[in-house]
Amino acid sequence: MLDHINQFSPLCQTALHDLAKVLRQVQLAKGEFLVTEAKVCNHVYFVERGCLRGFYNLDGKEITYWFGFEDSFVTSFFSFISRKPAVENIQAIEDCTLWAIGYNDLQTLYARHKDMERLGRIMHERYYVMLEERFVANHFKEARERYENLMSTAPHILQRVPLGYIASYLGITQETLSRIRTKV
Amino acid sequence: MLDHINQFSPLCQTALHDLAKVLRQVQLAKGEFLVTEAKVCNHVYFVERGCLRGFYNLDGKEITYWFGFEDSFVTSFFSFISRKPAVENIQAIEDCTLWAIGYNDLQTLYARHKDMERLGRIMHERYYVMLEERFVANHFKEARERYENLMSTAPHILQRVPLGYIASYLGITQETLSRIRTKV
DNA sequence: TGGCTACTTTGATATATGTCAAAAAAAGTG
DNA sequence: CACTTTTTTTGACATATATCAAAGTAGCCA
Repeated sequence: MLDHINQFSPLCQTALHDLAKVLRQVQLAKGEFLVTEAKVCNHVYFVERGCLRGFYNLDGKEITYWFGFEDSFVTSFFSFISRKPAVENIQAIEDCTLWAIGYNDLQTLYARHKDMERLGRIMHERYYVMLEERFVANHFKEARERYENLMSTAPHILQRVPLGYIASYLGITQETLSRIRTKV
Repeated sequence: MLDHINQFSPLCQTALHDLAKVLRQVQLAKGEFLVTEAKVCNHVYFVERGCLRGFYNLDGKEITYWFGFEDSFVTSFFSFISRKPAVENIQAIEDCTLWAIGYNDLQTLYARHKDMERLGRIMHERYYVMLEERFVANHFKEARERYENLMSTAPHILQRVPLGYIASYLGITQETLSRIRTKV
């Protein structure tokens, strides 16, 4: 697991050692919540196994905005950084194994190791490159185009995630997505 | 100008000094481009005066995704970080005065000063907190709700930016926005 | 194997928003 | 002030998608 973080952005031995000391393993069953709206999110998680989704509750609807798989970082970046209550939820789609780093521990690591500051910056950079790509993809006018774009860029999502979540990710209803699929 | 960056995230004297040496002033007339799609963006800019917009060309339409005003950082974060060609354009809505930092200079500053690494991280964090807020706001189902949300959270945009740009920012046509405004 | 639950598809109808076209209003410019 | 250019509003019509409702289909567990 530290191997993966190390590949993400190289850390010196002492930084790795300090990081290892504060990591805590978290097991999450399918359906359970990692982040809950209206609560401040105090951890960043690294996904070792499993699959999760982030969603907002808006107008009484669940809007899925993100799917996370193995070897990626997960948190309410918004809440974790701003220290304000999260506006979104993050839920396990499958049983998950995660590694958690607490907010204070991370700040201490940032202060102590330049390598960690760099890791933090790169983690953030990756995250919003993803946001950016998602934002662009969501602006195809027709739902069919957005679906086809998802099929070509992230087909693994379609195989592991129920249709209803994908529909809300694409900004359409499950019924519309179902109709699109029969036509494609 | 360095004052503003310093308020953003404090820098030690030597970091400020090194930063000052690599900053270059840029003047931009209304309508001119700061970032052009298909070209790699090699600078981060700080807005001293003026107002800009970022937009994508999608399906032959311009999709405005961002407005920037005084005292904020501007760049194609996507292109600047990934070193790939930008997929978006950034254009001056008014005459602008900016300060530019080159990619290599910034990497050198990151390597030399922990303060700068921190500034970079915070700049990125702010940027995607903004992306996140925008993403949430854009998911109100009705265009009227999105417009009212913009009115209450960023009324200054409505006063400085032409209606057509705001419409594309809200994901609707100019005609629809015009009709919404007469009803509100 | 049966039966329960979760997930997906199909059908009929309503509507918010887009599209195309033109007029009106506002803002620059000599 | 006249004149051009830019920006905003108004009108008529088309359509992609939502909504509500029901029927299939697949997965899972005793």
